[in-house]
Amino acid sequence: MLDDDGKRPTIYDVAKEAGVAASTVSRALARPDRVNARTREHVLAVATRLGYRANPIARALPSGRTQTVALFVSDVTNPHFFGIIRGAEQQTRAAGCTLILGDTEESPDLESGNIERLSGSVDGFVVAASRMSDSRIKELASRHRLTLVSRQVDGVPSAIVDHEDGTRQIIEHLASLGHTSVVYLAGPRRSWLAAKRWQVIRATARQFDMAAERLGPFPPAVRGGAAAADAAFGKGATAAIAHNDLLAIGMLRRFADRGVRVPDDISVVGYDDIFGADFCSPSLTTLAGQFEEAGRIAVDLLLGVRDGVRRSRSGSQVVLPSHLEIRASTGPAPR
Amino acid sequence: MLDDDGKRPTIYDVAKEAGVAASTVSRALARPDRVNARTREHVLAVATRLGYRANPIARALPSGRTQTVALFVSDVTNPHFFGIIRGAEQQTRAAGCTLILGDTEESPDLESGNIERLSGSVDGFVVAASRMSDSRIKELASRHRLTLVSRQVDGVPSAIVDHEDGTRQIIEHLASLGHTSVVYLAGPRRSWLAAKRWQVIRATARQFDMAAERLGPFPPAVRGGAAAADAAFGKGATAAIAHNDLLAIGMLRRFADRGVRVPDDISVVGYDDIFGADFCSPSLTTLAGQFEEAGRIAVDLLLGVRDGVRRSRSGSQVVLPSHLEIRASTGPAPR
DNA sequence: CTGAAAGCGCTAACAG
DNA sequence: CTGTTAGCGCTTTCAG
Repeated sequence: MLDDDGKRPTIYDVAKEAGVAASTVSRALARPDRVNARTREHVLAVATRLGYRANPIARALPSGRTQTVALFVSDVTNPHFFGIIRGAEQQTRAAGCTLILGDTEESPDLESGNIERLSGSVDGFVVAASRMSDSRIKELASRHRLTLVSRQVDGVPSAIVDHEDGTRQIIEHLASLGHTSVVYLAGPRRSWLAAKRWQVIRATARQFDMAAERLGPFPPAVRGGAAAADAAFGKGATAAIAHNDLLAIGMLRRFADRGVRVPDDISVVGYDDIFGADFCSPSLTTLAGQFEEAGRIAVDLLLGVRDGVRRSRSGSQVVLPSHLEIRASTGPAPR
Repeated sequence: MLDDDGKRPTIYDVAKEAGVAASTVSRALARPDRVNARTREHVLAVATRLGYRANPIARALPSGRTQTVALFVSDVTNPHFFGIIRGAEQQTRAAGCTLILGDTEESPDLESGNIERLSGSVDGFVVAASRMSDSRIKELASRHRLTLVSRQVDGVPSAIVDHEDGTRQIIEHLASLGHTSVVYLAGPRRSWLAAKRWQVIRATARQFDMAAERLGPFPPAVRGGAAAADAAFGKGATAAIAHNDLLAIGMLRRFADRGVRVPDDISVVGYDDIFGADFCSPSLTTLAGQFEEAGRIAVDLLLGVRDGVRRSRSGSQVVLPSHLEIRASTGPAPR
């Protein structure tokens, strides 16, 4: 063995051992069809015998491709992202690549900072629930490969779970239970989703002759629930739509502490159907969507594997269906 | 501007523009003290003007250091890992490095396979809740930088949350409630933790004159809870310790469905104090620990920032304290 | 089909 | 203190 000097064997070691040129080894490995079958097999045999493993760094230098994609989420501990993370991880691995995960802590600056920092070590970026402005996203997308999850920006490929029809389902559900007004407990000011949801809630409520009011913003976490619950209760609301399940669960707890009965005194609806939404008490009515699929699609779009359901000059914007998971936190309006 | 040919500027572009040699640029950037203050500032100014950004790949090739660490968890969607992931992410970033996250799907082969695959693109590995055998871990640790979370192996640095004293707290709690026997709903056969927990449960129960029995294994997920609950109930147990909170929560649901009252008919205890343990119904008594800190420490140990609390010839094995979070799922033994 | 040779962008001796 | 000169390991023309 020529190379037990402690370092791992390179193509040169393999080449020398196999009695061929390094470039032949390279080809045998990367473009097997461009090499004589006999030599290819010989080279491959020697490579395995020597325990040769390609150095990904060295391979990335000339080509510029790192076989790596980065996923940024605004908060790794938010269960909302689990499905997205898992889907992205699976699809990345399926494509023979590696996923890098970053937490941007709800900060637009950390998002763009991380993108700049990793540009060069990564083939592309998937940004979930971006807090950046449309213009900043466009600018970054023009200089880097970039796709979005739970966010739509003109010209940038994205995968989102439908919120328009989903929100309509929520309002319809509440209306059918006799509610005549609804409050929306808003998420962060920077959240695109929060803005969108409120738009649709207001528009749809009007169609159903329901009054709609927005309160907040509240931190999209369980701890935000106390203030949200108090605000909703203070307004005398009979139906509350929380920006997400975390907030909704926090509200349920606050209501329980204050002796407010759910759904007898007030109905509560969330978004996302996160882990826990089915076993909190009462179990939470919430809008469920295929977030895992969204993660997968975002990676596909990034890697160019998939063209997108609707492809237009503005890029591929995939919208996944959502459905209302009706549980115990919603009921007839109190009279 | 010399370099708006679409590619990003290199040190050569900066060097030419600044009228110095490339190596001077390299030094000005990496070892500012080895360069005349005047030239350094000039070079730096030119670099910023040109929008120069170091290419991490190119930098990694000669040095072999990628400023990247990989974290493997056995299941990204298991809330147990959230704290660990977050802690590791924070500490990695604090060290100026990047975290790669991998899901090994409870498979020892995927663990070692991924380690081999990423070796070379990564400075080291943190493996959480490894399913590999001690010998395989030792072997890998001898060839790669590697630290462990929630697992101890001789000679390999690790951070775990105490289970010995914690388990004693659980048994003591149950004994004080008058329970005279306990069943342990075991986790996966390959799980080191599952084995350890059972050892300690059995030993401690004996000290308290309690009978102890192990049932299972069960999948450490909510869906495993039904079978676990039925098994525990079938044995006529008055107190059940689940391998983790996921399993415990699944059990609570099954008991609710079957009309078994918790804690009146049976007490349930979990491990980890995951998201949801405080709002399931009844809320879950569980052993809480500083998993975020464990993630941080594992990264520190890997990067050599920290020496470990107990350093021995066998490496640094850090044990973090745990405490019993007593909630509503445990109560006096039925008479 | 295969070999020689020129880089990819940066670091690190080694001279000056 | 700064410039020159080799590489790091692999890919990729370009000849042969």
